[in-house]
Amino acid sequence: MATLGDLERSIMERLWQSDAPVSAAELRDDLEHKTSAGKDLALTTMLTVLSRLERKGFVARDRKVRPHLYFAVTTRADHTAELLAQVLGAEPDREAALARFVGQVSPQEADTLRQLLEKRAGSVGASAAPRPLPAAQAD
Amino acid sequence: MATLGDLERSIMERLWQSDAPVSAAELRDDLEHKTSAGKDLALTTMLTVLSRLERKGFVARDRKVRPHLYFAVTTRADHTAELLAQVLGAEPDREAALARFVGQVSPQEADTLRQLLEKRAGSVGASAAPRPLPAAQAD
DNA sequence: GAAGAACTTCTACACACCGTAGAAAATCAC
DNA sequence: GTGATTTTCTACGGTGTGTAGAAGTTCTTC
Repeated sequence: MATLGDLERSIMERLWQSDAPVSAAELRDDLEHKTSAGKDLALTTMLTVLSRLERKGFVARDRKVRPHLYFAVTTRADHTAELLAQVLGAEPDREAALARFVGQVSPQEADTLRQLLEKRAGSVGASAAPRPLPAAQAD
Repeated sequence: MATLGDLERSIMERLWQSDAPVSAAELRDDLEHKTSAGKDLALTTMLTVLSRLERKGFVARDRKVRPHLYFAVTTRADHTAELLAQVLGAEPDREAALARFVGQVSPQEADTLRQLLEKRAGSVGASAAPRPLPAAQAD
């Protein structure tokens, strides 16, 4: 997956925040982003970056309306999940990496993960589980 | 954390594979990396990239020996874990992202995660766990 | 349907990062 | 000290990103 520059990221951040499509002008007004000289960004700057984001597959736009309206193609959570999968996919020893990862997340996150994994169910079981779970309420 | 270019990544890959420090020449010979013209890379190319990796904090070197010997500062698994934490750290709604993530990993990985979380123990418990674990052998 | 306004695309530039390596400097062996 | 080995310095081309003006397109309104 392509990476994002600072301005690109700001824009995505804003687009992810609301699912209502927004125009380039609206976007520029919402963003804090100023040019190094402290001025607001030019509209064409927005449009250029939005085009690039479109080319990269991060945003799409409604071309039927006149000021084109832009929106994020995926949700932010999906994007993050993709990134996580990508990082993990490049790792030969996933178990080791996951072990380090699990060892460094907060207790709250650990709990969240436990619950999510439980909900997910579908345990393979065979892969050296310490013991076969007392009574997995698969439901 | 700084990102890695292709050559930089190849070098890190090699350094992560063995914990014995290696010289730039050794590195060049081990790597498949050829220049676009099919030739081996120049030694100075290796040295330049290794210096950049050093500046970025990815590698260190033993300067006491004459061909300097280079080695990775962290393990690969740690690096990946850091990346995972970084990606997750930038996400406002971690639970949602983790949910998507958990929903897309393989069953094997899900099992791995379950086991790791079990080993980790230290459940916070209060946060709406369906039930308080039968008899967590925390040992 | 022509003219002007609103909007988008095209083109461009500066800067940073990365692959690439020669020139110059430092260090070591003898 | 001189030559060989090794490292650092400097540099260049390609690419990605922030930035925006110029040029083109489309819409509205008379």
